[in-house]
Amino acid sequence: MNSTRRPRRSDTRQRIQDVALELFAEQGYDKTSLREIAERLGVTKAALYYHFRTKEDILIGLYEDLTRPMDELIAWAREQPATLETKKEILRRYGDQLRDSAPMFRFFQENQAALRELTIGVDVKARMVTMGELMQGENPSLADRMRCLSALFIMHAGVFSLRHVEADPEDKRRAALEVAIELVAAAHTEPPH
Amino acid sequence: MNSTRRPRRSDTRQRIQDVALELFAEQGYDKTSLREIAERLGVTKAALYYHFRTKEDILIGLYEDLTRPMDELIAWAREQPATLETKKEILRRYGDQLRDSAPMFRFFQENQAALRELTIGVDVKARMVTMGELMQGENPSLADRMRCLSALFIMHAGVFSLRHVEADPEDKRRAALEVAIELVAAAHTEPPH
Amino acid sequence: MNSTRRPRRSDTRQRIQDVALELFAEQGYDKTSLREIAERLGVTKAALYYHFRTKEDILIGLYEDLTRPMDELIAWAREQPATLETKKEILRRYGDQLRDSAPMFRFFQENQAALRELTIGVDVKARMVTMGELMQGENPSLADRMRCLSALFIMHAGVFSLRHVEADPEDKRRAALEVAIELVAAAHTEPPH
Amino acid sequence: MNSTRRPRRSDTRQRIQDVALELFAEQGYDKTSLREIAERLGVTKAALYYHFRTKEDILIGLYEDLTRPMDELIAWAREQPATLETKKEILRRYGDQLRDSAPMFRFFQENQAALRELTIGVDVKARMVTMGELMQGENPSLADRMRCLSALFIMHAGVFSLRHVEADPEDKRRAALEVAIELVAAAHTEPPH
DNA sequence: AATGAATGAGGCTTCATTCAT
DNA sequence: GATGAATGAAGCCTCATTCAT
Repeated sequence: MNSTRRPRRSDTRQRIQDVALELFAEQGYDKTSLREIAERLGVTKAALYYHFRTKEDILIGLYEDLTRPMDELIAWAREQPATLETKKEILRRYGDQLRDSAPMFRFFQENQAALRELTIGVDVKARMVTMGELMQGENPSLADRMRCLSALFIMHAGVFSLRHVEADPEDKRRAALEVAIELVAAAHTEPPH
Repeated sequence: MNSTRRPRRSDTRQRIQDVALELFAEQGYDKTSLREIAERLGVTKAALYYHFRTKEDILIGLYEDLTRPMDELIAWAREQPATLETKKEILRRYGDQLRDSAPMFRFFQENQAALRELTIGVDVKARMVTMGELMQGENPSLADRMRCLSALFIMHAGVFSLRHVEADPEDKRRAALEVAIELVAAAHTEPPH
Repeated sequence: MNSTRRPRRSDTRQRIQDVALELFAEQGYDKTSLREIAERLGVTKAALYYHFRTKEDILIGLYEDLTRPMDELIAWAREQPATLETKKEILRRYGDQLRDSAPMFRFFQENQAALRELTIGVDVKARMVTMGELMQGENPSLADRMRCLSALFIMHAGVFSLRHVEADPEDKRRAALEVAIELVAAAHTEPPH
Repeated sequence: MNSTRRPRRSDTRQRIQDVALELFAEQGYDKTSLREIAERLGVTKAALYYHFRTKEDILIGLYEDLTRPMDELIAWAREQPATLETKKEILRRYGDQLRDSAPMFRFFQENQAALRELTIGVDVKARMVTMGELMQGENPSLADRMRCLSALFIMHAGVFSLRHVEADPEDKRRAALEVAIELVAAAHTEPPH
């Protein structure tokens, strides 16, 4: 009887971020104006500036929401033994993130050019590369590197690029995971113990 | 008489397209203004309008340069028997296109959001999907569809996403092709004769 | 009981005025925003509105601090006989004010255009003119009027415009006073007794 | 039958500068918006941007118009022998400039604070100081420096600060020149030949 | 005595586009 | 084959100010 009362401690900030993501994902970052965001929210543009210093700042908030879990996953992965089972688990967890933050992932993927020149280095791909490396063994061949990186790309494809395929999203996700695991397994060599 | 029969559409037209691609790829479509293009070319903005009706028209020219070979490859592929050898050849040819038009591919990949709302449907991905389908057998499983589509993604990755890997670009390309073929092969079943 | 009888208008009020003067003098009136003042003070903008009705009100406070002593000096001067000794004393006292309120004088001098259209007539120059007149004799020649007015300008110059001259500020002030007195003396004719 | 035909080679550029000076002088630089300038000219804001890159650029044009003659005068003065007659001539010429560019001088004087932070160092006062130095002898006393600098201030005062005095502007100018010459003469010592 | 949240007005600037020459 | 001049729409952002708490 408090938490749902009325706009608490800036519920607005969150709403701005939600609407922004929605529009950014729909139309692209550059094509989305603050006017639109404000209108859809029923506030004035100036209100946005009370909560965020710039348009870019809104984006940065979203970016951090996306990369925080990725970075946590990376940190966790670094502490695990480089077994195949670990790698599978990484892929599984990555798949979960992908599912939970699909619109955000899609947005960052489709707006790479628009985001490149931002003051903060928005670089989701760098994290994918890092993750790919976590799945390689020692001195991997070029082909193995490709396999590991591709495993991740495939999982993205499973969520975004099979939209035209009529099938249960969960099934697609699982199929992607399956292929990804195949690839990582092919590149795997048991670490020296 | 010139090297080509009809008075080839002025040289400037081509130069505009070249510079435009350069800038579009560098900074993104939305962030690149006609002023910039004109400046880098040493002409006025108005001059651009002599050669192209709109900014979008410049893009369309580029789009056609990219899709013409793709469409030709697709047409060719449709006429071939669906053997594994055919599929390998498709991948090889696709790889060549990817190499020859790398900046263009990259541009369309990184600007998906910006291009989505254009009056012409700029849809490179649709062609990738079509190509993926050409590599599937009859009634493919979800996983096989994934494999075939991913084969193509991997080839992109080989050109664009391994920039951080110090290695000969040709080697990377070959490694990508190798993995792509693996995937397509895994999904392949000899067609009924 | 406090050091002053009535509960002195809160300390914050004074601090606002101090900070405002500092910033107004540094950057100009128009370029200084209430946000900046509030930030440097560590309070919110809204707090300023508890103490002042408008931005202009802050300025008016400063203006009064500046003109009160000037007006007192003018009033005092009017009651004295128009002897040369009186005039010297006026210059001396004016010099003291100039020294004690240097930032304020400078601010009003450098922001004349910005302050011109304010609802209260901010007119420091009018007071200088009045003072200049107090130093003229009866029916002064144009040149004598110039001399008297200039005497005052020179004293300003002694404080503000010789910043590039490395010398003790007090010395500069004294030199300015000396020249000012010369000028007033040159314009002086002993009043009829 | 050509020079007065119709808007020649960008007559507009000059008109923008004229109107801008008018408004800048009237209301101050900060308070004058490009909208106002455009409106008074009967063009759109965007038209201003065809002729000037920024608002500041308009100002810089005016600034250069003001300082070019000052710098020429300074250069000329440096080549003359430092006789009293030379100094008088400098003051005379300075007076002419002051008369011819009165609005501009006034504007830069009354907007010092607003102009201080511009990217180009708008510094008219520095030139006055330089001129003052040209009128000093060797090793001038502080008081003599004051006299020479003040001579220039007085001439400004003669043009701007005696507006309340009903008298022919030319007479005022002459009176100011007279007093200025007095001061410079008092500071003068014949240079060693 | 002061804050958090918001507004309306308006600022400067950039853009794609047009058109007479 | 191209320029010079201009426009209308829109963008991001900042400001002084208000008001409920």
